[in-house]
Amino acid sequence: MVARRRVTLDPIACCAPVSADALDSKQADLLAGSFAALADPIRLRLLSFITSSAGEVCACDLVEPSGRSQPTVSHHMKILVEAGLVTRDKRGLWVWYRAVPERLESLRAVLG
Amino acid sequence: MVARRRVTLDPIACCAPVSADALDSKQADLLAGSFAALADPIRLRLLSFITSSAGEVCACDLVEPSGRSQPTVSHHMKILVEAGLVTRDKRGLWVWYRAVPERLESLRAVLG
DNA sequence: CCGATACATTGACACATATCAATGTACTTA
DNA sequence: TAAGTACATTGATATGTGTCAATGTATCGG
Repeated sequence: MVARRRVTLDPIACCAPVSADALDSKQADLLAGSFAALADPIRLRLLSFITSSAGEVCACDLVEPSGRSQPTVSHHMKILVEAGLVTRDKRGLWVWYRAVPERLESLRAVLG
Repeated sequence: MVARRRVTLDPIACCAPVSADALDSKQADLLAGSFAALADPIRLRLLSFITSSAGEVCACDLVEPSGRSQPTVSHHMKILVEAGLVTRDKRGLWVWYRAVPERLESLRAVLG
């Protein structure tokens, strides 16, 4: 028997725009977590490296331009992945990241 | 002689979308600061109280629904004001807040 | 297997932030 | 001008976060 996915709250697509009805606590927690992923300059730059390349980016190409150590970059990428803003794909020794435009679009929608 | 405003970097309208060219460090710092203002659930709720009311909201009407103390709400509102997301207007004993839709729109633009 | 490579995790530290009680400040009114 | 009200600031504390050196883990080539 195949394990059945639990219904989980989408951390981004949970909420109407803030300009509509006031958020409840649970929605606010989820959204704050998503915005927190964008609240660090290194993560914003890592994300922009990926989104501006219109394809995949290798983790090995993120360390040097970010100016941070390899473990630090790995830490930040994990946060971006867990926020659903990028996907991670390990092939052989390398890890490839892709942006998730729908997530960015969802966050935009919340702001409008 | 009237004091002349220094030209300051707009913390939000500084940047092209992250999907275009990669951000430089300075742009990333400014943007991260703006998103950090949205990275707290209490602030998101305070902001949504204001944006969903389509007009002014008195500070006195923010404390109870937020579930936080008056100094804590004052602290968070200061952060929202400094991020440019709301304006503050003191009239008599009361302080009135308004949303700044153009700022939210600017942040949206960065995400797309 | 063995060494090398790419990335993740751990542990430790410095620093930032959320919170509230106590207190300060500005304004109104009697 | 004295007392009351609305909000801000201070000071203290607990928790969260960014950072890197050291180490762990998975994969590939020989």
